[in-house]
Amino acid sequence: MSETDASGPEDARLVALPLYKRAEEAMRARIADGRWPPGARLPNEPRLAEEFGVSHGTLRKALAALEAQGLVERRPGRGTRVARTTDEAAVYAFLRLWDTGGERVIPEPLSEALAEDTATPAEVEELALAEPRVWRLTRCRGHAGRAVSLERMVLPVARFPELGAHRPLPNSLYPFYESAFRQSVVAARDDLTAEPADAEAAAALSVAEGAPLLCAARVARNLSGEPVELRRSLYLTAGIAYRVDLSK
Amino acid sequence: MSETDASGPEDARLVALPLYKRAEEAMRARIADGRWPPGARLPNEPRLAEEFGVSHGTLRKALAALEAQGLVERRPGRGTRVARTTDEAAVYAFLRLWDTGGERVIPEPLSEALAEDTATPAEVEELALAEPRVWRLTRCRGHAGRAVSLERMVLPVARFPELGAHRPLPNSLYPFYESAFRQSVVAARDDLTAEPADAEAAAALSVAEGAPLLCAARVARNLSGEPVELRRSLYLTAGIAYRVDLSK
DNA sequence: AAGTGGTCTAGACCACTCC
DNA sequence: GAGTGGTCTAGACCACTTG
Repeated sequence: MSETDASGPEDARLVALPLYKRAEEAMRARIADGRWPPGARLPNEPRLAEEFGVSHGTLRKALAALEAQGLVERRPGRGTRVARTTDEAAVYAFLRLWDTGGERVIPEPLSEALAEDTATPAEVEELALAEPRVWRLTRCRGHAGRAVSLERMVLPVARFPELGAHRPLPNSLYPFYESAFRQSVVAARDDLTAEPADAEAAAALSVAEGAPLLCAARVARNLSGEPVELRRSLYLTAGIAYRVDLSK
Repeated sequence: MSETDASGPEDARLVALPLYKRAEEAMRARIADGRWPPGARLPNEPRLAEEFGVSHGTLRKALAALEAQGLVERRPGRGTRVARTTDEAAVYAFLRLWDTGGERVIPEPLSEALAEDTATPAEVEELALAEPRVWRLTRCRGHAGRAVSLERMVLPVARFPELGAHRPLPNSLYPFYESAFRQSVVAARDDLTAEPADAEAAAALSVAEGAPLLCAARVARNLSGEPVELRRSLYLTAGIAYRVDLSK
């Protein structure tokens, strides 16, 4: 009852995990820690099934879950690969702007400023920083001939060591984070509010001070759930909206 | 080559649908048209498999898809039922307000006004109306002692025949739509913008005219994709935010 | 105890991709 | 033609709920 009874109260949940879930978590861990980097090809299904000691069907259930989460891409005849964060994928998942005509809006960079700084206590906590050095990136982007967004990003210097060497930064940042710093963003949370334009935003977006702007305060996270980027975007929602699809 | 070749170019897509997808669509249709109303218990898996002429595993794959979409609820030992739109489910899926303390915000009704009216041409199109009579429901809701939202709903009289008989309306409208009018909302699209408060909103929310408000313009749809409700919510985002979770 | 859904297996066959 | 993922089956066994 001491050594043989392995199902103690602590690991009862782990023992109870079904095989397909264990295989899924094992593969997710390989992607998260870089053993299977973006673009890497996975062994084929029979090999994976043998490796994890499960049947074909069970292994496929685990892979289906990873595919549904956008972590791997599967194609008949071609195999299974770890999904790269492409421009298209990043825009699709993380840029929610649409114009009144029903077309997606992808603003183009107008200006950017980058500086190293010390994080505020709130930023240290939100980014779970061991070391308070951060980059502050401010970017203004435009669409259809006018400035529509002013974005202020905060990035840990520890995760993005030589960010200043890559300027000007590409329009789509998340694919760049992945390819240049091995920092993949797979999830984000936006808290949306309406805010009056401050002096800097009013100047950048050519509106009066106090004009209503849509503010999106974001925490972007990697596969391990660690915060990678803070972002505060101010949008001039004239002919543009932040679109959210809700469903059961 | 004439009658035997059933795979003509028109129905090639239909013929190619895998069995699990066909079973899924067949069951979805039964839910959508009311043959399996909310709360109804489905036949057990062996019966359904036999009815659709597929194996246990194939039938389960179809049911798993419906469960993932929130259309059915399954419990070991209890069976499979068509999901009801409960208050909890509706709040979880369609009310995205959180306070700065990280708690969900569920505003309480302060006042409501209901009137029958003729839809504007834009509303006729957005609601796909055959007949332009609509209800206009205006509701003010509050939280923590102050008014935080002013909502204007537009509902087709044809779908909600005796809406006026149910006043005062319950706080959570979507479960009420389902139980009182058999109108289930399973998806919605919110277009978010920042707007200056007009005179009515300023009075209702106790802010100055022109103060920034978060505006959510919504189209809510049923299982068949038909528009059921238009809604324009104005939120006073002081200590409150509209939260959006994004992921690959 | 009976009935339900949940897991897992072993194997067959198909469609697609690439050489 | 060889290799890949996608579909489908038949059956076994388990865990949970209800009477």
